Amino acid sequence: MDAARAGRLRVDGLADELRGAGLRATRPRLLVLGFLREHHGHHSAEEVTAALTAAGEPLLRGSVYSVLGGLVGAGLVLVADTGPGRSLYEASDAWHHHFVCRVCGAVVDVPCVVGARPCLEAGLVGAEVDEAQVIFRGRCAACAAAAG
Amino acid sequence: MDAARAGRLRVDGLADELRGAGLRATRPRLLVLGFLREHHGHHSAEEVTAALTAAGEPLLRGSVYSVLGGLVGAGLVLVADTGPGRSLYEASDAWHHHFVCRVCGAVVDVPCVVGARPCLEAGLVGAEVDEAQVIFRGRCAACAAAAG
DNA sequence: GTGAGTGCAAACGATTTGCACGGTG
DNA sequence: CACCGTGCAAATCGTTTGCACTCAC
Repeated sequence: MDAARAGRLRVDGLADELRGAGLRATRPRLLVLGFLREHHGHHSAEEVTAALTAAGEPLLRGSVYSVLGGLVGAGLVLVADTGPGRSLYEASDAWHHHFVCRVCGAVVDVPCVVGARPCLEAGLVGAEVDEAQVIFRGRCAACAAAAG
Repeated sequence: MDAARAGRLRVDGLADELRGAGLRATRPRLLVLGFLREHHGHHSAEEVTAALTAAGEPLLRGSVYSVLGGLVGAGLVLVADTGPGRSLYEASDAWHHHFVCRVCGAVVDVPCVVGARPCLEAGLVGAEVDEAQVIFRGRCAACAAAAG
């Protein structure tokens, strides 16, 4: 769409989604959420900032962090801590795990096949678990092949 | 080479363990590993530094990070990223998961009942997985009870 | 003796904070 | 109109780095 190019990214139903989640439909939130919806994958706060700024929608890093924090809190965006100072954000419907390659740093989605309940029931009594984040680490297929 | 030289902390067989792992048995390493062995639970680098310094064994933060990194690499210490800039270290034999309370920040060990293999086989082909880190988040039993 | 490992301080990068303004509801 | 959320820059925090020296082997 030409509208998207002129600085107005795909934002159609996003405003209602935000309001439905209890958040005001502000421009930064629409931009960030729209960006994550359009660009599937994992993005750092820095990446989001740079991409939107490059798209003619300058946002400050501080604001992006604030916006992302709000979206995560509202459940519209998922965050994965793939290491110290490496928070990656993504807009996804289904929760999944992440594999991080030690060599190239690539982050790969891993569908969740086994629920975490068995472990939880064994170890936690009376706790309310909102979320389970699973990070696998190792060498990805490409790096393993390259290393022999 | 007298093993009793490292002072009041329990250091008995630690030197041999370090050497067995391919690391030199230096004083900082003995102190850090000894501390983690004596104080079961999860400790930040800052905590380790403060505790050893308070015990009359001053170590620099930089050195502690270096030592911890070495111990983790040697497999003598486990590290859990419980959030951005929240690396917690512990000396433990068996790998386990972690539950982090959103309210009080408490970190609870969760025994590992189900292996992660099912998810991996579904999502990753050709990759070599060294490690799986699982972080549960929610409200711990105490905080859930306190909140009603 | 030799090199790994440490002490040390300073750099670094990710994330957070405080306050005043602007836009949303 | 009231208030939430943003712009902005600077502060904060955990972690890493570079170099000279020391100690374990």
